[in-house]
Amino acid sequence: MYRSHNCGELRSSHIETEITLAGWAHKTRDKGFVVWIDLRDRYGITQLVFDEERSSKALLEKARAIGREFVLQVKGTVTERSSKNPNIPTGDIEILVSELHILNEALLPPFTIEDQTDGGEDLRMKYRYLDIRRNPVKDNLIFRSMVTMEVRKYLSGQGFIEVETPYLIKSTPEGARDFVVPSRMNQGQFYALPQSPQTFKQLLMVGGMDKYFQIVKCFRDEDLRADRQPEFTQIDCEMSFVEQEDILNAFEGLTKHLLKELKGIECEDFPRITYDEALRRFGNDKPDIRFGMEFGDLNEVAKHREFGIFNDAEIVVGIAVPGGASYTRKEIDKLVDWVRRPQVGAKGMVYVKCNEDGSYKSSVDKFYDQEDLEKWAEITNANAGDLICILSGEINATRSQLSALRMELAERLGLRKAEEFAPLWVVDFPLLELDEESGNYHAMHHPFTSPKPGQLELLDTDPGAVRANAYDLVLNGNEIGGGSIRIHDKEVQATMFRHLGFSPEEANTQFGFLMDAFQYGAPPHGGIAFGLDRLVAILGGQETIRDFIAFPKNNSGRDVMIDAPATIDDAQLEELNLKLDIRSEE
RNA sequence: GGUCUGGUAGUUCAGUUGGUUAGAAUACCUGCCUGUCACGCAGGGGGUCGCGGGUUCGAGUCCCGUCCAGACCGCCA
Repeated sequence: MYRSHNCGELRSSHIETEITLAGWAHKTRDKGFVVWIDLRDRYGITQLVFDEERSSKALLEKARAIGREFVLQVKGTVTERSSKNPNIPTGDIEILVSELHILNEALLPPFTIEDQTDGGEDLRMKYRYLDIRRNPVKDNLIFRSMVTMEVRKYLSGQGFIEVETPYLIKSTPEGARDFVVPSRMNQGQFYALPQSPQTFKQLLMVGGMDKYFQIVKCFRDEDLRADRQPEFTQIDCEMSFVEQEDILNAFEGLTKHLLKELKGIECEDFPRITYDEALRRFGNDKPDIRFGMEFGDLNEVAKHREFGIFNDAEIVVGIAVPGGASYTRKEIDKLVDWVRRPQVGAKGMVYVKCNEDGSYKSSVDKFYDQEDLEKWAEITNANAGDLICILSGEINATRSQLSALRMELAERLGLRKAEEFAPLWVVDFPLLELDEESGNYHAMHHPFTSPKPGQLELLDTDPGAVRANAYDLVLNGNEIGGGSIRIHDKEVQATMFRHLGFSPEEANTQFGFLMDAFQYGAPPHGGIAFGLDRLVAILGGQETIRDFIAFPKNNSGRDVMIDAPATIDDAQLEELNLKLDIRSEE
């Protein structure tokens, strides 16, 4: 038996008990006459004590030689500390050690194993197994486990069955790039790793499973972000004989359950707004509604003067920044520079200071009088002391620029509070989206999404206007879930593929199995998928998912710990009958 | 594919206008210390300034290229 207790559980009630502990030497404090070692494991820290009076000379010397992160086993007696530490749960006691065994020595770690480590991102990833010993990462992984446990508990309680679907499937051109895996037994052919188990869960509905879920890895070969990894985990769900309303209710239930069990927060029913409304009010289809600063449409009240920039714009829209009237000219210039950065892309910004005395001072005083500016303040809900920031131009670009500014300012003003949660549903997404480059429409959600009833005909006349039975669950400005009511009719599905530019042959080659299945009695069905990594990170009060994943990839999609991806040897290539043709750039 | 920021001791960083032997903190090592818990005190070791080239009497510092890392845009049905 390696241990009788863990390093986080001993209290003063254990005093005089003989115990055995095992763990890592977190830190040694050598005071000469006495040596303390903090022994650490997943559960906490317990102080070991060796001193001249009570310990043998040999034992004291052995304790002195213990280095950071040595793995130790100790036998000893729980004793009361003469000076207690109220900061840790085990702070009333210490272990007077009688036997000290070094189970394994350790090299000096390249960064300190502390909550506030001195290690940079790169090093932490290279030695991720050491990073995981630190509380912040360890606690995140434990939190993630609690989330998945609650998900399983709740969905199982609602009658959902967890079914595994294959990872080696077929590549399809729609959507993200696939990761591909060459087949040895079928030379020249490739599997693809699933971007999501979409078609399989639909086939499970055809198979009569009725309510399915799976906590499942998905793979997309696209560039990474703080909230995006090439392999990520979805809570994937599908239900039969349901309408959109049923899905929203079912998964609002799940989300409320998670907020209650994990954060102790009881939520009101989630607001539901349409995609169009989200864009109008927030310039964004995943609005953060923890704070105001809603868009004010100034088209009606800003185009009657000689200010050409506004007059020529498709849209003139502003937001009120609380307390912004006190910004100096320099600070405002910096804001203007910020929106003009290529990443945001605005041409410029008009501003109005709402002075405490009720007057207005703007960057366009030459063109507009106080009465005009007062109207703008009214529309943007600006109060005395606020700053109105106004952008104008092409409608989509301008909205997205102002949305970026809104999020940035809210962040700077501390309005995006980590422990506040504001979920909402965004519904009535467009079915199709115009690809500006190719001029073709592609599915905004995916090609299996059903159009709103009666809108199928619109596909021929005005494809961009067709709305879908599609919905997103948004939490604090992040899309954490998205889904739709699916097409379950072969003809409708074939029509969709046709509108997405598939020839009947292509549609058949790629998705024939699905359309075949629809002919054998496919029930009406729909579902949703949550991004587990994002959900866990947001519930944990963070927006970067990396520290909620045990072994994440870096910005370039590399695992710097195992150094993957890597080349494979010639014998492997030969077995696969593959030849590399890495062209040098000319 | 693009924009921005960074790369100097084990680690996190500073390094002025291009100018003496490149510093601090922390970690590490040695010694001291009668209750530490961010222990304290004294001393010590530790550098391919990412890499390559250029400008210059002289480059950590300026220029060009390149690699790596991070954030973002494109991309992510």
